[in-house]
Amino acid sequence: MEASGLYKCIADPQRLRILNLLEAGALCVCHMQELLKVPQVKMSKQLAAMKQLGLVESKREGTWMIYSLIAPINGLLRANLQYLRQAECSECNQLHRDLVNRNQLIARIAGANDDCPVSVCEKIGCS
Amino acid sequence: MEASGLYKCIADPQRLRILNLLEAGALCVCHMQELLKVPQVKMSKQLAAMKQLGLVESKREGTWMIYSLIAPINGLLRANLQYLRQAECSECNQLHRDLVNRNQLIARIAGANDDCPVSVCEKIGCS
DNA sequence: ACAGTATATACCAAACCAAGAATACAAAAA
DNA sequence: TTTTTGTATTCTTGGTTTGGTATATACTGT
Repeated sequence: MEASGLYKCIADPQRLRILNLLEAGALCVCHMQELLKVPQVKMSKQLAAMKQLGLVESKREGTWMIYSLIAPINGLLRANLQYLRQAECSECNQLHRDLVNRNQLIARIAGANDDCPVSVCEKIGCS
Repeated sequence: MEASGLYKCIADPQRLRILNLLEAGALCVCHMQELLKVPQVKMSKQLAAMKQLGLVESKREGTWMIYSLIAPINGLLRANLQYLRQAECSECNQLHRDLVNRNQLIARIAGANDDCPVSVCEKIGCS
């Protein structure tokens, strides 16, 4: 992939946040929606765009869709996520908060096991 | 500056090339035009956009305008230029070639000293 | 077969962006 | 004072992107 494509992608803060979340592990669409507080249609379209770009892939698990970064993770993307995590800016803080929220979400799901199908739970690392 | 602004900026290959050139030192508009083979109006507008963003600044030298990166150089920008220089992709190769061409241009100006005003020449490091 | 849930797609309007032509401006040269 | 040179701004036009609503699909459970 050319650099400009990636830059255009992460120039959208929401897409950057999604990629940041996914770098920590796979997630399903509705959980990302919940984490980013974004309407379903928008989330779906942004994921489709990133899939098209070759950044993410999806796997169906029943009616649920699990998204993850395509391995090996794009080097330029990783370099940027790394940089932003260590930097100081409002967007960077948001990325940190997102990761914290992600952990809380996973913990919550692990506790109340009627939250999502076990098969999904396994894939996203909370079983 | 927020990250998304920078990403939107460097998502345009031409702007990325300009920033790459400027990291090696100041340049005047017409030389950048020559290096990137881009029409004057487009170059001027892209420089204006980057100035607005707070990435570059300009200094008048007679009728000439000398552009340079604002110091200290934006960390995220530097990290990306650094990454791209060490990576392998068509855009990265272009950045290398641009730097080579920049050196040739400077050398040529230094030789034929009727190419541009001495005062300009001094600023862009070819005197 | 039916209803429900999770996700995707189609479609449309609004907002935004890029390219080019023409023109303006600022300084230097004649 | 006029011309020339280097650069910036304005305006228009066509293209892309975004956000929302409605609808479709794919699967599950009854």
